[in-house]
Amino acid sequence: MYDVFQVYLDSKIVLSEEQKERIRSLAVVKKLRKKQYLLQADEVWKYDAFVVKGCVRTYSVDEKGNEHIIGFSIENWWTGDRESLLTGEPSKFNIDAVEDSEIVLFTHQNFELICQEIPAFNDMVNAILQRSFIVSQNRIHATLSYTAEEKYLSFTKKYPGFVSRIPQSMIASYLGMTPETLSRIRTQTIRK
Amino acid sequence: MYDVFQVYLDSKIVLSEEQKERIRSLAVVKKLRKKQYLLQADEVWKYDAFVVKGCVRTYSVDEKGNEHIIGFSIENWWTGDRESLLTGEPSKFNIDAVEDSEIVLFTHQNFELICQEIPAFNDMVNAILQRSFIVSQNRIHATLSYTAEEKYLSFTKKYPGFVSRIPQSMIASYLGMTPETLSRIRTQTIRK
DNA sequence: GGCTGGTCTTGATCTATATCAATTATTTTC
DNA sequence: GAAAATAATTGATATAGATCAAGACCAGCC
Repeated sequence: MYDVFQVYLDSKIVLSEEQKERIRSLAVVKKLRKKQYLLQADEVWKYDAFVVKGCVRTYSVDEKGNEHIIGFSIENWWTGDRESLLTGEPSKFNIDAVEDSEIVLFTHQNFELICQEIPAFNDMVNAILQRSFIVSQNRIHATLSYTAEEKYLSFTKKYPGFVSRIPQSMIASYLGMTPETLSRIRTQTIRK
Repeated sequence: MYDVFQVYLDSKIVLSEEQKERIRSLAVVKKLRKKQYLLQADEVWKYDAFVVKGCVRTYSVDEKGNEHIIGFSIENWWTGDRESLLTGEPSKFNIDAVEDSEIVLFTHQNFELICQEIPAFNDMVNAILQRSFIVSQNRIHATLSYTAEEKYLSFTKKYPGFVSRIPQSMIASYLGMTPETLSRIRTQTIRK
């Protein structure tokens, strides 16, 4: 399953065989059963993690026990809590598997080593970070500007693959509405 | 007023006199009167911009004419539309001055030149990007998890300086509520 | 120092979405 | 493949926050 990550790397940057081997030697592949945690709130996150199979979600749980989903990561996406990683503070988020999943993990120390040794890798990481920031900004924009229905429509348009494999109640949580509201929106929208 | 930027740089990285001179030679300082645009929707954003004085806001306007504020940038913050910069697409945002302001501007070409010539500068930029991403994630978290009152309280706690200098109606827009709602929240909260 | 245009407040109502509850689908599990 | 668990739908009601409409406050400006 590491291959998926290799293919991803090859699509982004050119590496020598030694470099590929170096990166591979520092990676650990972790299998997650559905619902299994990759990170629990109050733990410190210390990795850089890439999803090679399946899907994980990042979410917080409020005092009332309601879950709020910050994001999903499927194959070929990164996951983790960068704030906890950067600050060393315990995370306020949980990350768990929506489906049986496999994750390529680097300790952050090893990851930084790779970034130092391979400038192209470092550039790639920064490009990802920049795109992640843009995606977040767009999500903030959508949250502020859209009605519940518009949020759902733009979500399905932007992430068509997610709709079929992620439970509707989780999509509702991601969009900041209740499952009931999303259900009603869907029947209304189909009718049109 | 360029000095403010120089002080900022000195606080982040160590530069030789020649490097400082080089950076300065590529910068343009732009003055903005209150309400003046730095960027209008449908234009392409092509700069890297640092606020040395005053305050600007980034916002979109929906079909009904409602403004939705994505963010504020005061002294020592960066501003601009990174999506438009990256993709070359016209921006969906406006940026204008909340107060009379001064901005240090680099064309993105020149900015990338600096990044290439001065690795420490490049690292600084990436660190900022990473922090911007984390801030966005936290804002998404707040939007999903908090009530209107909690949003306001966490805003005042996080950005105490903003409350006094930014019109309340703009803060309301930033928090995703109407000015009336924010006004009521404030009187209620004070009463406690 | 009295206009003038904007901003903030306050009140009365309205509405989108939440909540609660029951019913029906759909998975999962043994 | 039946039973149990989980998820989605549907209906009735509640509510946070929006909208609409005045009035109060306040700052810049001639």
